[in-house]
Amino acid sequence: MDAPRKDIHNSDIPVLCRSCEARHRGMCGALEPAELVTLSRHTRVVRHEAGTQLAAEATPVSSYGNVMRGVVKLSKVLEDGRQQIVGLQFAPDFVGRLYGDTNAATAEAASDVEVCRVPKAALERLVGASPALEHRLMQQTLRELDEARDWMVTLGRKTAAEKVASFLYLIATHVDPLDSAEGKCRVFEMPLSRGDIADFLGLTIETVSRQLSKLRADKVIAIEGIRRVQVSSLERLRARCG
Amino acid sequence: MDAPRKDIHNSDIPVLCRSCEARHRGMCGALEPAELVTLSRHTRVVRHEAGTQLAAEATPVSSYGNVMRGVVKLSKVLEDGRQQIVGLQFAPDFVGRLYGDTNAATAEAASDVEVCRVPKAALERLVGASPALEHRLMQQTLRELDEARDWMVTLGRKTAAEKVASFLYLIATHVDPLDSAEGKCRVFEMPLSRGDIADFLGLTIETVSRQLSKLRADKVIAIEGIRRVQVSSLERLRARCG
DNA sequence: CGCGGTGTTGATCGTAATCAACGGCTGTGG
DNA sequence: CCACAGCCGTTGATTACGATCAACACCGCG
Repeated sequence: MDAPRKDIHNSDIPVLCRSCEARHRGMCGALEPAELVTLSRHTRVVRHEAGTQLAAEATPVSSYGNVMRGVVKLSKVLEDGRQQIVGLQFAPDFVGRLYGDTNAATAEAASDVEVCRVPKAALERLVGASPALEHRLMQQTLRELDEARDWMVTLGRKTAAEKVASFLYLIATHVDPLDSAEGKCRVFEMPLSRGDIADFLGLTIETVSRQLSKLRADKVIAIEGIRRVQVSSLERLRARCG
Repeated sequence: MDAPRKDIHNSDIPVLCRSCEARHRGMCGALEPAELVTLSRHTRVVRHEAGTQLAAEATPVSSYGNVMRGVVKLSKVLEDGRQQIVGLQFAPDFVGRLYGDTNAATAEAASDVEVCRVPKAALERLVGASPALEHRLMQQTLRELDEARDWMVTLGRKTAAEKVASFLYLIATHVDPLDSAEGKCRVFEMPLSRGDIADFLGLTIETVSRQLSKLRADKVIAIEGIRRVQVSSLERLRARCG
């Protein structure tokens, strides 16, 4: 906004940020080059192998993050161990409960993941100084709330078959496809294990496996290897989502 | 923040707003007296009888609101009519999807309700001008997201008995009790019908009724008339939430 | 080679849905 | 005034869907 900033050259954007998706569709799109420089002094790109934990439920929040690659799952557990996945974050989603002092959910890498880590204090300082950034984060929070509510319908009112179809539809429309074979046919790498899918859908592993087999028998999907999924027609899949 | 505002007298607060809860715990607490005056020129308190609709899913958003009395339920339906309640709003909650062009859910009065209605344009103008207001709304949105995720665990992983106990616990801790008989014993007016409860929990009316009867038989609750509920011990109720 | 981890498939069981009957309350009209 | 319909809630009988228990296939790995 300030006039002197206008002539700052693009090359003043931190190297790390230049090709980062968060700068386009994510949180960092709300930042001025100078703010980006300030922020990037505190950030670090961190890799996490599938299955490793980024943050544990009920522990203090130390940092926030932006998903750059892969899928992060947010889950909650009951005392007796029953588990429910309450959110999936794809690039370039923001991860973490802004202003929270303890994590409301566990965050784990569902697939291999790269996250751009930001210390809590640094981000909160920047958010306080930049209404545009808070606005951007508000937009993402609102979208997450919409998604959570959509999923409540799936959890509460759909059959096992509809749940699995809804899940595949969600993944097919959120992860980037492998070879874009066009013709409405999408092939992708499933980022979640059967156990994760079950925990996301409120089902058991066995039921998920059976429903996937049924979809395969009905030629709605094809499964190559164990993780490679081909959806022949998104429309036919969507028709099974209830 | 501006010095000249400091000496504005309390009596400059609009009459309507003086005793309103939203000014303390709700959205309006983020506003300066002058902003409150501006906003109040556009607001109107509207009463809705139980069962009437405030906004319909998939229709354009015309206004936002603040719940002043009663309970508003947000619900979504599948094409075949299956319904799921995705949120309950109590005083002084904000109602409406900020920045949304169409309503993501239907909003209905669960009980008799009073809502302070704000036209969409007026509120968005004020939000754009007041980062403090957006910040306050962000806080509420984050809280709603937390609640939605908590409820996903209930929907996905709890038994019918645990679901009903969780629901009663939620209500008992959110509506204002009738006669505060103290001694940990809470009496309140159930704002939802059995059908609503079923739609909130992803169960059938019959199952809800049976579980309530069981809780009554086990002396965890007492039901007087049809809507008056007495929880003898919040602790014992909580122990049944899973 | 055996082992643990992951996923599939089959057999049986149990919880909640469905189908059905009935009780209480309210409002309406003879 | 009472008869009756309509709505809401409760309770009982039966059914069905998904959970549980169990066996096995596949794969990478020591």
